[in-house]
Amino acid sequence: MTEKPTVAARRQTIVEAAIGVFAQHGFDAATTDDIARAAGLSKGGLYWHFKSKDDILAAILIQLFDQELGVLQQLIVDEGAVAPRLRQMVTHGVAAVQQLEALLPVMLEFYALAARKSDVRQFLQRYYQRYHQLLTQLFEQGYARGEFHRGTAEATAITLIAQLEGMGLLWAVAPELVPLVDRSEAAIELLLSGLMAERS
Amino acid sequence: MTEKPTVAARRQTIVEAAIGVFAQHGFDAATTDDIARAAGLSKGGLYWHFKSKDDILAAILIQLFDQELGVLQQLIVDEGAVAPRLRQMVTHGVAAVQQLEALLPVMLEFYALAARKSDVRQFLQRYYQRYHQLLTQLFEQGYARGEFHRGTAEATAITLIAQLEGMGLLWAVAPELVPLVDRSEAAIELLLSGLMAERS
Amino acid sequence: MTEKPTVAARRQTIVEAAIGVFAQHGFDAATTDDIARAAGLSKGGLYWHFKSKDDILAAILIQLFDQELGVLQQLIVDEGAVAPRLRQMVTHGVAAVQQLEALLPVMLEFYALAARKSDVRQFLQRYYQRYHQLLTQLFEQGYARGEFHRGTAEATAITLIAQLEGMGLLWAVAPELVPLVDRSEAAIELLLSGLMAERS
Amino acid sequence: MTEKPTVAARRQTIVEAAIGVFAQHGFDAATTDDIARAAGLSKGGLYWHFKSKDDILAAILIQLFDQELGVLQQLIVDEGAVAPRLRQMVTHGVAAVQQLEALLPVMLEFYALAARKSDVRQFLQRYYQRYHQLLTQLFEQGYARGEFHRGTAEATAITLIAQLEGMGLLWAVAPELVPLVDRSEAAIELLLSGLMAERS
DNA sequence: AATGAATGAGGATTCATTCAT
DNA sequence: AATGAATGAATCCTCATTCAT
Repeated sequence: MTEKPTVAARRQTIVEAAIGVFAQHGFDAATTDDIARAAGLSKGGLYWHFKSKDDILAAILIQLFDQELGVLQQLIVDEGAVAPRLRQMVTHGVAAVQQLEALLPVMLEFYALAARKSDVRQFLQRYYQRYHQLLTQLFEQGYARGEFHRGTAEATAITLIAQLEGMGLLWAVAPELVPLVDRSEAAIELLLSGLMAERS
Repeated sequence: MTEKPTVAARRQTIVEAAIGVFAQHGFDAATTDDIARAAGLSKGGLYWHFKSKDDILAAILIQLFDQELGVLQQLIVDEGAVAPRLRQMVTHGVAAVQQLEALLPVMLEFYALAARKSDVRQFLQRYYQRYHQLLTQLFEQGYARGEFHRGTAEATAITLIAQLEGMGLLWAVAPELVPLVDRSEAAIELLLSGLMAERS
Repeated sequence: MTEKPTVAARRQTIVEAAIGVFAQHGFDAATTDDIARAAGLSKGGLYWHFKSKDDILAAILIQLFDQELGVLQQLIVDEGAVAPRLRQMVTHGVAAVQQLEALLPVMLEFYALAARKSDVRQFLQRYYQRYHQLLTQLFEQGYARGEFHRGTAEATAITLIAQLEGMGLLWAVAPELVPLVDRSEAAIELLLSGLMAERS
Repeated sequence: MTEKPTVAARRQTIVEAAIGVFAQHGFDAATTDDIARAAGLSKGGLYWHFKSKDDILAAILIQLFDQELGVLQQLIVDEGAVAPRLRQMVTHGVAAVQQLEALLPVMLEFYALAARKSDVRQFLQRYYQRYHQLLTQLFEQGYARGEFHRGTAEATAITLIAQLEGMGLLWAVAPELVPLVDRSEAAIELLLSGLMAERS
């Protein structure tokens, strides 16, 4: 029955193949040949679907980051105490990272790429801005509800983002140092207890 | 007067030139020609001092990371309360990052490289291990002195490393989002107030 | 009408071009650029068909030597006196050498290469072994028929091979010294008269 | 006591080192660095003694070939039957080859080089001319004395040279095929018996 | 006499991209 | 939609040669 794949499906196949290849070799060192082979078509075929290597990269970026904010968006509309929602968010994030372990190197690759490809940089910056906005809103609820006492929503949001990204970075580079689950949860607890401490 | 540079000075010149070039183009995309030109040398001369592009990379790695633990080492032998020493460390780190702004992309490049060059990976892992050990010792003093109450030295050390690395990462990718000074200090304050909060 | 050349034809074109280039410059000094140009192809195109310079060399070797034993094989199955068959073989060999004059330097190149490339060496050794085997069989017929009296088939075969190879070598290096036809024939006559002389 | 070596001795050291290096790598692939290292001095030092790589090659050529005709020259002035003198010459040649086994690849290298370096070619041609002249004189004595009946001195000289060179070539390329001593002697005997056979 | 550092012209090979089919 | 063959620019590295010391 193997249906003839649709064009969209083909694109997706290629994107997935490319993620794997970029993870293994890095963007520069990955060859279009590698990608084509991994996707099961010829180089010519590849270029029918994407007009350049950079174009493939863009598709990956969008796929990888653009949908990741959904969870956060949901958490904001939820009601009630903020602390448990943050815990939830971290738990979810950890699960995602563990599931997408293979993608960590690709992420690192993007960060590095951001330094020299302005479109990648812009993309990431926009992503972090939205991420920050959303998280700020969430923290604002916490301060409004009297749950948190120290700092500002904006600053705390940055702190949390940095904490999570840093954890991901460490995990990618030195995984044996970071039993991800425990530490991330320890980190958020520490953060929360800081936030909730009475102003001195 | 232009003294004939010593061999060591030549190497250092090259290393510095290479840092700049890698920062601008990334390791893969940087050419040996770029480096030679930046160092004011012919390509052949470059290869007299280093036997490959990777060899230059290694020299940078060592220089960049291997000496960075000195400050921390000093802080450990100091006496008295731990909290101010941590604040000092962060302040120092922030200053260093700001000064070496140009190096951030190089760092990112290393993280990405770590995913695919095992020698780079090993090097970074060893660095983080030592970093973690030292920081753990420092925190232990805090717990021993009754300054901190929550968490364990080991876990807290990881948390702080992740926080700082994450801040650096964010700054590298989206600097306008992270007024580095304020945020890092806010972050450490939050951490400290969490640590110092009475066990509930 | 210029038909699109088949892949095999392309390879053959390249091999022939390479023979010419190696003859002129020697293997080491010949550049892939030279070969590509001589074959009417881009360097990239060259590498589509062969995966390295050595790979081209191998193709030449096979082509040049592997088919050269055909004549000899035929002579062995023929019937009748051996002496005229040997004369035939020499005549044929001389004709071949004269026709392929341009190849002599390539041959010399192979001999030199044999000293340092073990695969070339092995190839040539196998070639000489088969050559020797076949020629030995032919001489055995001569001894069996009572045509020859002195020496053994094996030793005489070596003698003849050396004689012919030596003649070729001399011709390649000092052609004006060796009017090839006459001398080779004189040589084989001398050999034959020695072989046929009564045991003293 | 290790005396400071004279300039001439230094040159000789270098020549010998170069012979070894050329034998191992071939002329093109051998680097001046290899030679300098083998000779125990720096590249700069090398260039003090020889003005180019080709210059070293020339020195080797002269050393290797130019003195080899001495034996032959002696044999010509000797008196008496020619056959034993020829046997002597072959015996001597075989001994020399066995002793200088390491040089065979260098010789092959020269033959190959002759195809593309006109000075090498000229050198070899002159060598073979003298070789041929001397041998022709020797054979003429044999014909004059009534020892030989077939062929002409000139042609026979070529035949013998080719035979010996061919044997050397075979030995260099496929040594296990050519127990040098026996075969060379068998060859010369065959040649002699051919020469001495009565005209039919 | 000799050295170590430097030069700069290649050379083999790779690779993103194109295009006729 | 897809292929295979081809392009040609770019890249890392090597090496004969030079030269200040």
